Amino acid sequence: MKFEAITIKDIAKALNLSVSTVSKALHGSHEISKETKAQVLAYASKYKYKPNPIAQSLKKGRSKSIGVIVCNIDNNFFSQAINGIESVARQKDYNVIITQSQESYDREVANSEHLSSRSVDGLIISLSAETRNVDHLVRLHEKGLPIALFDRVTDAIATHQVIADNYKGAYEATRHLLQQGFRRIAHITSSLSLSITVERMQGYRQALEDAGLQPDERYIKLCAHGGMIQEETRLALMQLLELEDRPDAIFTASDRLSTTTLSLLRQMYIEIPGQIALVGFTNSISADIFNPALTAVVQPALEMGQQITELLIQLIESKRPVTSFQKLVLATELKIRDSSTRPPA
Amino acid sequence: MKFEAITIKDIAKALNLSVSTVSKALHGSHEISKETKAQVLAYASKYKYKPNPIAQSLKKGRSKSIGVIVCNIDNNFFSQAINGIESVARQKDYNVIITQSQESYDREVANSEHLSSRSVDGLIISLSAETRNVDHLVRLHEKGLPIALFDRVTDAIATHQVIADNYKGAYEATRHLLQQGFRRIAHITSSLSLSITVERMQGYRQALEDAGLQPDERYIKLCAHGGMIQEETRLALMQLLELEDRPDAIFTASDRLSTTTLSLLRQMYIEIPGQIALVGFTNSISADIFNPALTAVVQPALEMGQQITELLIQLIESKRPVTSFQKLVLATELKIRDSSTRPPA
DNA sequence: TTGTAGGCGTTATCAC
DNA sequence: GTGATAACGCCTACAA
Repeated sequence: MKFEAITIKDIAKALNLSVSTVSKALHGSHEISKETKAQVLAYASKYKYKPNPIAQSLKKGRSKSIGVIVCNIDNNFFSQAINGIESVARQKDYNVIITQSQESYDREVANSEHLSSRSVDGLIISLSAETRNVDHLVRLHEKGLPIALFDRVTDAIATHQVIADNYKGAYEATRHLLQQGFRRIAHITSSLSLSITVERMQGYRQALEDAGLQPDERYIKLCAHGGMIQEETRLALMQLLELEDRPDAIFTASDRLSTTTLSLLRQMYIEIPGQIALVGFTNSISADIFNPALTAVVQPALEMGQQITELLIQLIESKRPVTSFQKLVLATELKIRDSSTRPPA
Repeated sequence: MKFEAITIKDIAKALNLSVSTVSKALHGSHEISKETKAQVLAYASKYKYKPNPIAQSLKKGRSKSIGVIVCNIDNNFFSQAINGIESVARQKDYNVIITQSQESYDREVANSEHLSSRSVDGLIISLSAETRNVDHLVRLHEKGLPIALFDRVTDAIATHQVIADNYKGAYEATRHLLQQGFRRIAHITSSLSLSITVERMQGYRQALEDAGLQPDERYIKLCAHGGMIQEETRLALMQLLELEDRPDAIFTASDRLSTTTLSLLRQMYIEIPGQIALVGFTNSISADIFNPALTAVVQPALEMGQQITELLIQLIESKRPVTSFQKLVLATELKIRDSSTRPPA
């Protein structure tokens, strides 16, 4: 099976012109006569001529496409962000190639190299939970591939970044729990190698300290796989529940961790928020119909996707080397629902 | 900014060989001496030579990539299906380019043409809710572009299909409601132009008839946008609730419709299943933590994605024209939870 | 105003 | 065994 399309050469032959004349005519060059142009354009549209993007890429060294690496599509935060990326890319006539690292360092490396060799014009990436070392990206970046970071970022690459205000989002979530009267607030989060983990934990700690509480390390649990492995989350949760001073609230730091924790607590018949309150970072569109409705720190995922794409395309299309970079920090929104609301005593 | 990679030509120059020798050496041709081969391979790996896929595409007329069109990524069914597509594609060394139609016919047409002109080797598509006419696909298909259909399919294109057993899934869901004692079972579904809508409605009707009930047309509501527009779903639901014989159960036919309906019922403080029971097609990974836990018809999304990709790649790589096509129908699973369980009288 | 020629990186054919 | 050449489809100096 072979897919055949009409080429410039075909047009040239049919019209008894040279390929360059046709090419110029198609580009509306001023050096081509009106008649010839009209003739070529008519023929082209009649036979639905479309320039072969592969050939164009080879010629121009640009593919009009951008690569995206996220840990997992099956997650409302990232699917929403991708919607944002797609919308801007489409509007600027770029293709989007989406790949998933599944939180694996190896797959992140493989994907980045694969994409760069596929001649994407730029890369948008949110780092995997396993990634400790970004040499693979630095290497590509130094070779001239524009890279833009969002969500899980690193300062090891001098480039644009778009993140949510993780610190503040976590601070507000924790403060909210404190205001509701909870005191033993646990924190379940991802790998400390992730920027979001660090920032969210800082917000959590600071809120406690500002309330005159000393963060208790026993209440902080790291799940290296960010909730992708349920057993890991279960273990963390069990350890919390077995503590002498069992937490009266949990603040979960990511989408998967939030839903998994909620699910596990339900399976154990633990009342929320009666026995344990819950607040989590999540962009689930269904948080309001969870049982209980989940208090959520919501990130402006769509906007984050849009912004980072604008910035990347700016990098790609910049004539001269860009030396000053932006770090956009977008506000999160705390949606207070039942899971964190202290029931009347 | 320009991204430069090492080419065959560079290797040839450095080693004082011709490009053809280098090319053959890299491909392990038997006509090249062991020494030369070793030399070339060493140099290539030292400088991390990677063949330029763009050039290969141009040369071979294949891009080793497949295009995907789904209505929306931000939906567990499709994100899971895409995971399946990706896993098989990766394993067979194909790239996946994902696009979204957002249930719009125009965008579906634009995407399909864009992808085909981007020289994807094949197309996997689940039709948009607006699509009534598939000439755009027929055209591409006739020109020789391999196309495979999943989920929302059409028989207007002679090719492989992978779908869930929508009829049976719907039948079982409805029968389950009947067994629980519900009698006035409403059905909220998508556009009748979609194969899934028709099949699921048939299952629904048949289950009613098999129980000796006459399907009541007032109980059947179509949402042309498949739940993407909340207002549309709200309207449908309101009309049901205002009926004289208000339904005592609702069977929703898609992911979005299910979550939206649940959310709306909750907003109206209607008890589920007390006042109205609910069963829906959904692949939400959170259905068990909904309030109430949602009885769900779950599709084998991952497997569907894998199967359709296998079939597409088979088409792509087939030497001779394929004339016999498969229609794979995979079983759904009914997960019974609280939302449909008759409370003790 | 139009045409020729060369090249983007790779591969395949054919000659040496 | 190795190399020269043409070709994939497009673009663009440079000639004519």
